[in-house]
Amino acid sequence: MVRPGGRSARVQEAVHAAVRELEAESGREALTVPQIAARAGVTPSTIYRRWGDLRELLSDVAVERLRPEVPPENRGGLEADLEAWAEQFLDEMSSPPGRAYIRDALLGDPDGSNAGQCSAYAADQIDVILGRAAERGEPVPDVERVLDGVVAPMMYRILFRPGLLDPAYARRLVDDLLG
Amino acid sequence: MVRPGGRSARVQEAVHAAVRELEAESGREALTVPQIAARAGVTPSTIYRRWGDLRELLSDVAVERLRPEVPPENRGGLEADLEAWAEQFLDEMSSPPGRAYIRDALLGDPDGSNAGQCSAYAADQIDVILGRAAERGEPVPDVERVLDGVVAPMMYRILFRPGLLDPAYARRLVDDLLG
DNA sequence: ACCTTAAAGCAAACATGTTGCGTCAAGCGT
DNA sequence: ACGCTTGACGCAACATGTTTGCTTTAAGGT
Repeated sequence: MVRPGGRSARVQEAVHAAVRELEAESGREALTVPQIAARAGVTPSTIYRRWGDLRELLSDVAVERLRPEVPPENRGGLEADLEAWAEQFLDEMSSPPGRAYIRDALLGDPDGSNAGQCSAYAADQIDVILGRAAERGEPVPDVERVLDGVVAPMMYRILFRPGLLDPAYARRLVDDLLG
Repeated sequence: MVRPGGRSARVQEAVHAAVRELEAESGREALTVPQIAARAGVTPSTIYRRWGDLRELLSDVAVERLRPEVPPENRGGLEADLEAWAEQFLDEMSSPPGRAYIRDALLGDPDGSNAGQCSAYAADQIDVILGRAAERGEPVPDVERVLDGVVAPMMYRILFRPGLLDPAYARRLVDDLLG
């Protein structure tokens, strides 16, 4: 049972904070459960019991970091909005830390919802953009089409073809979709 | 130095075989380095020194299993060829073992070439299909377009949106691309 | 046949992951 | 407000996995 505001919640936050701190200090590869536990002021067994293993914990933390913090910028038109969003998305996700978070998010339980959350965040952002365009009376594509035509190709390159990324790629995908 | 045909090669093959056997017998999650080493008749330290850790080893093995064994079926026309290939690809890759291999392949060294190989295999298969179509005089899209329009969306769903897959999806992607 | 050297074996030191059991505190009923 | 119930945590012993220095083996070159 997770009791919000209680000890459980404090421990969870302390552990997540410890992961973020140690990741920043010593790098992604150096993380170990005992180290994280020590920094968070808990015993390793607490972490093992709650998360199972390091992968699940990192997956948890990664998903939090992938959550967008602000709604997508409003530039006044569907194409401009989508292009700006896609460019920023590609930029953030293709950076070394961005890629690490994506990989971590994919690592958790295959049937867990972490990877799904990741996609849902993107879908939400796109939904906002499309909603605004619809209010303006512009013709809008389906969210699914944007995921297939813009998000998926960018993710595919990030994951499977490192090094083949330039900022114009995001714009090209949006243009192809809307044109 | 890797001496083909020498002891190194024998050890590598023994270890890979051990991974495949144990994976089939005891399941993906139960694999450990000492267990694999015992089955392969080598010491754990050999595996650690050659591959670094279990992830790299599994990544290696996974890439091998993802290599297509036969050229894509020839059905006499570009659209039919691509549809058949995409459908089979989706079917294989979205199965539980297929997804496990993809995840393993992605897990290796981020700057290693394992994930890239994975994409290269698909590109090769597509290249064969497009080459045959070109010989027939059909107009053919770029390999890149097929990767972006067909492979990437399928992979995206497999990785990030489990459960949203039906066989017709592959055909729809091909139709949208060629139509 | 003899060197050279990369790779493998071995074993001990080390770190990490696991588990049983006692304790603690959050939420709940009285 | 008080005590009860129950999940989560700490602790410590244990099991398992990982790393490392050194030795031995065998492939390939001379």
